[in-house]
Amino acid sequence: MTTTSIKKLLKTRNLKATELRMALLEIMSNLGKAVSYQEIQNSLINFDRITLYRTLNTFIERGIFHKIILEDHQSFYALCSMECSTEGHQHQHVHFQCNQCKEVSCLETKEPIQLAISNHFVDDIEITASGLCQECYN
Amino acid sequence: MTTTSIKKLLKTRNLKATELRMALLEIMSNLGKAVSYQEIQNSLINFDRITLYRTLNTFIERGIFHKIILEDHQSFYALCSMECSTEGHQHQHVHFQCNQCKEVSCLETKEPIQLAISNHFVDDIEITASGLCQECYN
DNA sequence: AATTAAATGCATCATTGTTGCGTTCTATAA
DNA sequence: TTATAGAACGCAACAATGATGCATTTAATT
Repeated sequence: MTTTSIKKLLKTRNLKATELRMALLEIMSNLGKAVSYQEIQNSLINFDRITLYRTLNTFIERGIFHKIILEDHQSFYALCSMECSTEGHQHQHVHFQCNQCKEVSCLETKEPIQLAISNHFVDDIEITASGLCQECYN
Repeated sequence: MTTTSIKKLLKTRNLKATELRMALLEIMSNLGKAVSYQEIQNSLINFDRITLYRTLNTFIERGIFHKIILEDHQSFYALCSMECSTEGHQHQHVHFQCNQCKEVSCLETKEPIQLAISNHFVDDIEITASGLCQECYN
């Protein structure tokens, strides 16, 4: 993502283009994968913890990032797809963590994920899978 | 669960029948649902925070409890089914949280949950659904 | 009743989440 | 270009949870 397109994105979500927001979006689009909170912290220089915390929440609210919570309470963040907006998130994917390299990725599913549970109205489904990713499997 | 059967369970897992363990198992079997960490804390009297923390981890290790982590980083704990042991967990269910009453339940699935992702070796799948439970739906 | 390994309870520390509030800065309009 | 308003930041402060070390206590066995 170019600086210009990052600024545009922020504008569409009614957010000011501040230093941290720019840096954060640059990091995330460069890495192109789900990134742990730790990794985000380590990639940033000279930042305020609370501001980062609020920025992440703001990005989630506005449909720019989504958050992935894994078993061990680690938070991962990933860029949303184009369909997400201020109105809400529109994800249709599975979160996968490799047990070996620990990388987390968002895997799109071809068909909508459906789950019928008798006597329950299912609104949202989160699927987290673990195993071995392509690199570690070979 | 009777006191005797609780003691038996602990014995099969090579655990001593201490006060907190007995109290914790009694609470969980009485409630018969997934219970939040907060609720567990509130149900106990005169306990040590660290001991509870270690007891929960021990129970998870030995296949007595399993842990459910939800979006907002809240931890829920639930009794395992008979199939779980010191050797490992054998769950075949979906975790469901009602958006209204906030209760969390384990819903068994009739068929094994399967998920094929190309080029990935899938070892474990966690499914968390949210919506409305039977009571709140009607 | 004695013994021993397990479990507890306390101190201590790190991380993360959360809110309030005064200050600073971005985006807009004059 | 500058003034302005509201958004965002940065700091203080606090709570909750996770985690480890170690001396003491306790459960289960001999």
